[in-house]
Amino acid sequence: MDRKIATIQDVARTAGVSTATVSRTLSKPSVVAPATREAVQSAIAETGYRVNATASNLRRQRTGSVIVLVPNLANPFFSQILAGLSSVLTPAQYGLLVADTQSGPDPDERLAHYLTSGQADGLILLDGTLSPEVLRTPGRPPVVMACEWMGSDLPSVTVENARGAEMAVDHLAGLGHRAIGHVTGPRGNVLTETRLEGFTRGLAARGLPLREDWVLEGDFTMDSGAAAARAFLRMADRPSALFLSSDEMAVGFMGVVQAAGLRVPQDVSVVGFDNIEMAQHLTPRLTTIRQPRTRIGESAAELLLGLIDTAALTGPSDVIEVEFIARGSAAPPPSDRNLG
Amino acid sequence: MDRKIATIQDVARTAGVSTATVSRTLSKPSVVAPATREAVQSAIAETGYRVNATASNLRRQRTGSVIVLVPNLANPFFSQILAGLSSVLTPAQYGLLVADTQSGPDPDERLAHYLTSGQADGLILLDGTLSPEVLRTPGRPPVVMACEWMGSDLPSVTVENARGAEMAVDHLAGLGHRAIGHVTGPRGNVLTETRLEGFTRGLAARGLPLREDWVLEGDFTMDSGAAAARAFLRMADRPSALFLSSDEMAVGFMGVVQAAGLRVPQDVSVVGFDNIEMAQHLTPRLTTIRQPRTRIGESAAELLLGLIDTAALTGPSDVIEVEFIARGSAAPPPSDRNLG
DNA sequence: CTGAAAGCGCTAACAT
DNA sequence: ATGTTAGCGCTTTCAG
Repeated sequence: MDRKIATIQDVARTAGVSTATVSRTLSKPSVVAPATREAVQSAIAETGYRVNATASNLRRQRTGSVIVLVPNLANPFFSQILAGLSSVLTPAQYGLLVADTQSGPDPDERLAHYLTSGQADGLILLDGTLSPEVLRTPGRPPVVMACEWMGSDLPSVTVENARGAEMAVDHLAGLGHRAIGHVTGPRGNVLTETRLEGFTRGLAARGLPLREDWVLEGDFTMDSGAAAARAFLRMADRPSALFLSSDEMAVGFMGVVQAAGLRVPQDVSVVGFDNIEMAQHLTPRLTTIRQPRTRIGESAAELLLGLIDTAALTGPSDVIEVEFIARGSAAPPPSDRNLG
Repeated sequence: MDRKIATIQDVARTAGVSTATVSRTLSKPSVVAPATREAVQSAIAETGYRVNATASNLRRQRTGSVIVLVPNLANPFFSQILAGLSSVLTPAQYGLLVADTQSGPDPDERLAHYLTSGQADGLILLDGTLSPEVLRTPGRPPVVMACEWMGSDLPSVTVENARGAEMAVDHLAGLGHRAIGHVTGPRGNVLTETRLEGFTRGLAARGLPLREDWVLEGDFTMDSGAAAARAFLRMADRPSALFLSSDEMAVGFMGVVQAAGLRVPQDVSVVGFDNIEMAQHLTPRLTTIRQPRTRIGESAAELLLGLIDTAALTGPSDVIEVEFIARGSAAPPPSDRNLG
């Protein structure tokens, strides 16, 4: 019973047909006669045959899988994107190979490796720090960026980062804040820069000043948000509200600020970016910008499948909308309440 | 320049040797003469040759990849495990295919599919709810469980869940608590049951009563922790401390309880399980049990590679130690302070 | 130390 | 509607 795994030959033999017929029964059942089709199917059932994907792929000159290059797999930020990718690739019969770019020494080299390794029919890059030149590989598979990447004309899925930042400023300004600070991601990062740009534009639109000393650099982590809070607490002249470029930083920020005896939002208003699950469980609940990460993954996978199907290296891009979510961490500034 | 991708034939031709020699140069360089070796190497460089993994795999009767079955990819719980897996599989030249079990209709069928699909040299299961019978597939690849699974003798990587729960109780009892409640995960889940068992044992060891009405059912999510908090608030006779089976639930719990005006730990002590990154950024910082998830992934990958290398279906298992982390969310009960 | 040759299991022309 | 056949690109005996 548990002999070796059956091959297409075994099925052909037991069904009394040729291997071609077995293959056809599997791929285009309509072109084989009903009688033979049934014979083949029962032979398949009898032998427990499963097609050998490797052989099939070799013959068809494809791999049946897609590689997603993640900068840092340990970062939960990416899990929802992976879920989105998986939800469209699996039904389309593609495997999802994940690779961590930054675990090795040279991320660019890793990218080059996967680009030329022929291990996948397409790549999805979540890492915006890779150098564009690597993509000049001849005969490379199609690539979709699932994040912003300056100076690249690859098909991509991006989020309205600048607009989200503007919405945050707008909300705070609408509440009466005129002294608004910002905690950025790491400088040079595309998300950082686009959100900073939106922040700046939002201030300008409301005629508010951009105070350089109120713009603190973080790196999207809770730790850096906590550090920003300590810097904030040391300021002689503090902003009444802060927009932080990630919810994680907002969590770290609020933790330190509350530990120091300040109240959010009574003493300082806080707006984050992302709408991580935790945002609605904090005290106070975090006002933030939602970016639908599952959607990012789905869209990236759809774009890539489009490229693969049409054997193209370029194609449409997609921009994912963000949504402002007002919760309890932003309120009118203290001065307004005093006046009231 | 950007002709088609070079094959081993092209390299053989430009180097003036046979394909066998090219293959040997790549796999066992020591057995080819230095002169030929160099000729082959420069031919490889010249042609930009990359071995076709599919063809190689077909010939060698392997796939070069490992499938990890994740119950829910969107759950960030798994991202660190994936990082651990990747960090050992990648250097070992194995691809990491991820598949979401619960996205489709029938998880068991998905497992059966991957077990027989021949798409991987081994499987890693993170889903403890799959039925053991599926594993009776003849000719299946080796499987490692990276979570507890009742009634299975597969090689596995498990965490000292019961012991972690005992440590939590012990800490609370040591602080003077005699009224300790528990919020479980979903009943039937192995993590839930083992932690509940540890909780019960811990109480017994300290001679404390197990009050059924102080044991609330959750499902590991923040939402369920919040729900547990509402139930807690409605209690006429409340425990002075709670051990929650996940940090997420502790976050949800503390949010609601604090919003209701109770102070943690002054009015109620809280201990979680996991040590998620956020634990140290909460106010107060969360006392919890650390389970090293990256280590779980690394260990699972190592065990699986061992099985693959020895062509075995059974092998050693690994138990990962947990660590108690005392922070600010647990303190002596109010009664003790009154007495003090 | 190197080459010739036989497939791995499958698919897709091309015949019939 | 079905069978025959020629590989996909590679590794690995087996000879030399």
